[in-house]
Amino acid sequence: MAIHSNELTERDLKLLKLLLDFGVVSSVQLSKWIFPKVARTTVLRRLRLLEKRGMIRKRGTLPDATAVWMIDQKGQRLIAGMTENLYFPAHQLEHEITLNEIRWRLHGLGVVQSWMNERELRRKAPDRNGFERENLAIPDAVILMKHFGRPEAFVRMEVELNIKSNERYKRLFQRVDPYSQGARAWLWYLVKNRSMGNRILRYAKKHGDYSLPPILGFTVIDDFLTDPWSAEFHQLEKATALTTIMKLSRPESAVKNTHAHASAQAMSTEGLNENNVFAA
DNA sequence: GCTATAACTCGCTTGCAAGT
DNA sequence: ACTTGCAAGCGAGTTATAGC
Repeated sequence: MAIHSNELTERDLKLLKLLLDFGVVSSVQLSKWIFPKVARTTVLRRLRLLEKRGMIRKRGTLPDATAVWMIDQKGQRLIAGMTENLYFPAHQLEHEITLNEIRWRLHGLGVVQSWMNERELRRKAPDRNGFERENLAIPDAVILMKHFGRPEAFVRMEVELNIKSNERYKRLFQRVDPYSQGARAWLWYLVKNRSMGNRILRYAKKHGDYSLPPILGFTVIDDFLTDPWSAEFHQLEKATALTTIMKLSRPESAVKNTHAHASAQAMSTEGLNENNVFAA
């Protein structure tokens, strides 16, 4: 493992791939996912080194001062063979970091077949006139799940940390969405608390076009992150365990282990999609 | 109440000794 | 030669306290 100082390690490459795929990732997340069992000081030192070499860049900080990183020009050229202007608004960093956490957890559960983030969705959105484009309701992610209510289900995911105005929900549920995949698509809100989710459900019922209904429901973010096995998928008239929706059976080993450990294990054994960063 | 300042918190950085 | 972890310290933000 003798590595000359200006060479990149396997771990560095894994980190760069993760940043390219996820967009922005916090120091804490990089610590958990790329540097398990490595002291935080060492992690931060490595990040600074990669920053100095133009591989990564500090994008900003979270309210608790945790740094948030993105890939820089050199890193992009190395991993993607091209550069692209990546833009992550400062006020959305917390949202992105939360979305990452949910995504990582879902991958860890082995339920994700493929994941398309908002950036990719926008890029592939039909480029008609400006109005159409602006009027598309692009979700935070479109996920092809192994099972979600039925096998091979498309799920549009929205992570909602702050409740939007009633007017915005009204417009949102009336909009055309080219990614709805017809009547069989699910719309899954991950919300801060129950009252937020209920309000969204009520507005969807009031303003949505239910002649072609997406199957709409929400899960409370903290419930899902602390224990996915006891989290629920809330709909207007009922709540179903996520384990039922996703056909998930709790592995014996995961009961004893910490969540981080459990996800890391699942991650390394579960072969995931394309150019994935999850492969060991 | 209001303001000034001390005490504390938290993520990050740095120096140093030890490990590979 | 380079990486790692510990301990101490820094800076910015927050909370507690003292004096008016």
